[in-house]
Amino acid sequence: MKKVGEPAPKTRLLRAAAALLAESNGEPVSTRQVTEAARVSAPTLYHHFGDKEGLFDAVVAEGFSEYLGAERSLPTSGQPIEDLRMHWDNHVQFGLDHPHLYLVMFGNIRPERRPSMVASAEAFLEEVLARAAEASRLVVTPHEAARSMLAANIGVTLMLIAEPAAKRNLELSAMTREAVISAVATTSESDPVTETEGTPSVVVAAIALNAALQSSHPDQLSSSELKLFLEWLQRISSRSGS
Amino acid sequence: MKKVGEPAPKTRLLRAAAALLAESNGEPVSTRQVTEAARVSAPTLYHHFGDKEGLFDAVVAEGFSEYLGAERSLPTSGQPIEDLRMHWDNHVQFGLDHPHLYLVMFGNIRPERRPSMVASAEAFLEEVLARAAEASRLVVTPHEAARSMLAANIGVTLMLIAEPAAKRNLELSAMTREAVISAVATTSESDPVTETEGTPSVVVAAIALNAALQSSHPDQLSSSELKLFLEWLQRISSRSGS
DNA sequence: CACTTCATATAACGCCGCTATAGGTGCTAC
DNA sequence: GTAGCACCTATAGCGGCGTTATATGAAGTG
Repeated sequence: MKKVGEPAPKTRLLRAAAALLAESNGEPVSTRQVTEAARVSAPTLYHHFGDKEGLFDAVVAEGFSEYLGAERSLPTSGQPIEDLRMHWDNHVQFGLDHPHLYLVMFGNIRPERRPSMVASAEAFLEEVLARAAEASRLVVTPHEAARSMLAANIGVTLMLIAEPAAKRNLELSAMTREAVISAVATTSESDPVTETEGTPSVVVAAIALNAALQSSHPDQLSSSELKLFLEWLQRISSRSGS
Repeated sequence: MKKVGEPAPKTRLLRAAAALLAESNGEPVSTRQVTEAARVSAPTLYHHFGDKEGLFDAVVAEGFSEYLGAERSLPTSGQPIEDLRMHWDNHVQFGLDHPHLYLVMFGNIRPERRPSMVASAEAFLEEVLARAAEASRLVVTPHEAARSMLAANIGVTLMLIAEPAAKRNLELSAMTREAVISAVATTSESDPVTETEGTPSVVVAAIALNAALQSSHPDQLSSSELKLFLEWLQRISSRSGS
């Protein structure tokens, strides 16, 4: 057993690589930088990780298990749809917290040697969606829903990472999140798939009012009231059909 | 003026770089490969492009102008929403046709030095969406809508590129496309709100929704929520002129 | 102790991006 | 026509990179 005073070279390499990746702004990190920072010689790196890619794969795997751990430890609200929102937001937040790691994980996808992590993320999301499916809240299979949600989630996160932290607009995330969720699930408490009976005119009118409210805010409602009102309006508007 | 028999070295470099990038499966392309393929010596490359990055920026810029050209030359169907679908599909198709180019364009985004192309793509999409807005079909600003759509579009395309061509399921694209579009725009064909004047349209739409709700209660809202919702709706409907 | 096994180090190879320097090549001025 | 001048291209090489052949130490086992 090692004392904490001096971690093993393998650990030092991993930490140094992770730290350098996080610092060096997207530029590639050289093995020499890493071995120097870990106070270790080149062959040690190759002994433990095989090659540079192996080292950074390990870094990414560690980051990913941190991500998955965080995802798995999120509480279950009991409301599957609310859970979906939570996991979406958690994904985005992880990307913003570890931008360079995230870019390696989800941005630099090489076909063929596809990161198994993306598949794992998909599988995990599918689990959450399966719970929603059990509650009869899905209008597509959990597999399809997971892929669509993950794709949009990654796209949004990449876009947010790409722009300066100062002018990041998280509304992009919320808006896209609701879009995908409402296409994939029904938000109704009861009797999910009515679709046939509901009078379409309600939906049409709700959409119209929603649109009208975008350009002109009524002064009869306070801003907090308006916020909730719009949310409900959107719920009504997005009754899933097709 | 050069005959076509032997393009200028600059052109040869560009073509060689583009070809090598398309062939070499995601692995980096070396300047030596490029100069050799272009039958040119190293300093020529640096004379014309300054830098390896400059060369590949040029390749990407060419690919991007091909993309934008294709986008701009798409016919306008006259139906803004249908146009949105067309441009979405065109984006995905471009990514699948030029996967490696696409990954460099939209996958490897480096913060700071943000590819101006992503911004251009966003701007172009915003134009299309502005047309939809003029037809009163948007429920959010064209800017927000463009960002959300582009983010989802990129996410979907990256995911499709990442998986083997054989088992690609374009339904992922269609499904996500409809999700985002329906969140951003109304799909109703007829006169959502007559928009001709600013404020009255809100009142008109509110009255219409109120009327529709009398005959059919939406299941997206609980009864207590509905009660409050109707109350607010009435407040909006009874706005005294203005 | 001899022996194996693992972990680390020295020193070097070959490829890479890039450049200091210099040599054509074609145009304009006289 | 040739001197001057920009432009374009080539020879040769530097320093940094990923990687490895080889050797040395350290730790457990008979």
